[in-house]
Amino acid sequence: MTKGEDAEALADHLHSAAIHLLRQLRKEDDASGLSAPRLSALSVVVFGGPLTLGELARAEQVKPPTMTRIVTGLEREGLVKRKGDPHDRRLTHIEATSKGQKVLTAGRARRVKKLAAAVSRMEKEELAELRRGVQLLRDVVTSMRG
Amino acid sequence: MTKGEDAEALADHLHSAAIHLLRQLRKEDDASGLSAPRLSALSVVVFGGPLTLGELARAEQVKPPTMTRIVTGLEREGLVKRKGDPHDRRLTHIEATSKGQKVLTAGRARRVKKLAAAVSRMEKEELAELRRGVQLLRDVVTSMRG
DNA sequence: AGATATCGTTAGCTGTGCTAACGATATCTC
DNA sequence: GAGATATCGTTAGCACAGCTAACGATATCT
Repeated sequence: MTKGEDAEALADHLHSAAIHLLRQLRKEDDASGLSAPRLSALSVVVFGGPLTLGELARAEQVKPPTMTRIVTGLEREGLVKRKGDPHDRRLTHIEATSKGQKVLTAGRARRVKKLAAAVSRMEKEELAELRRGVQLLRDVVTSMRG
Repeated sequence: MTKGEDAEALADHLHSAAIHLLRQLRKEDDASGLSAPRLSALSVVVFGGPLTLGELARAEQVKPPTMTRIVTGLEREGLVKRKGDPHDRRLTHIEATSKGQKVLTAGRARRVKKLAAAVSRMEKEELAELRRGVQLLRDVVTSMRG
């Protein structure tokens, strides 16, 4: 196998694995009534503290109009709150409600449970390798953004 | 960090990485005018030979009505053809056109190019680790489906 | 003060995913 | 064989995500 074919196969496998992984995880996430983009945005808000809508859009690699609707959906569910900025009234700060934190935690628990079931069959060393691979994957994705 | 928190973090990172990876790759795939689901379905048809709409829907983990529209889109672009079955006229067989094969190949090349750029900055050993991680990821996803 | 830039929203488009319901065809049962 | 039942793909109708273009409100620069 040449180096080129190797990279091609890696790209293909990565693409396919990502698609199918998300489809599987979405089934669990559905139990919380939240779509993947909403869950992802909520996660950023919960762990990344309050931030403006534009910052959130950039963090999620999405255009502002898309984020407006995601936030509107989250707000309607009572998971997030919009707050005006006293110093710059064009800005809208988004922060998580306590319900939002609870829902996110519950969703994580569900996902972890499913993933844990799949992972429990792995050898300890394989698990470490997977963890390492995920870390590298994150680096790759980050470098693609730059 | 406890073992539980560790698994939780891994699940979260995987989830997030998969979402962001797909968003990045979709930008390249857009150049071919094909969305991720269409590209994925086309890939199955090209490499998996002719198959019925229902089989394709199952392979892509999607309900038949969804696949009907994906195939309709692909057919309108001339990438795929519907063929009736002489023995069972309820069935519709889907097969790739030569244009479909070309477009898929071109899309792969684009994706690989982008991924290769991100990966070329990695050490040779890191690349091997990533490859190993992707293999494990595929195993995990497969075991989740079962 | 007036021009310019920035932020978030609205409007309108395409596409993906679902369920429910339907027509056409096969198959099973009597 | 005829009628009930099952299967396959499609259509209709809903919710959501993604985009661009255009706008109003507010800040900032000249």
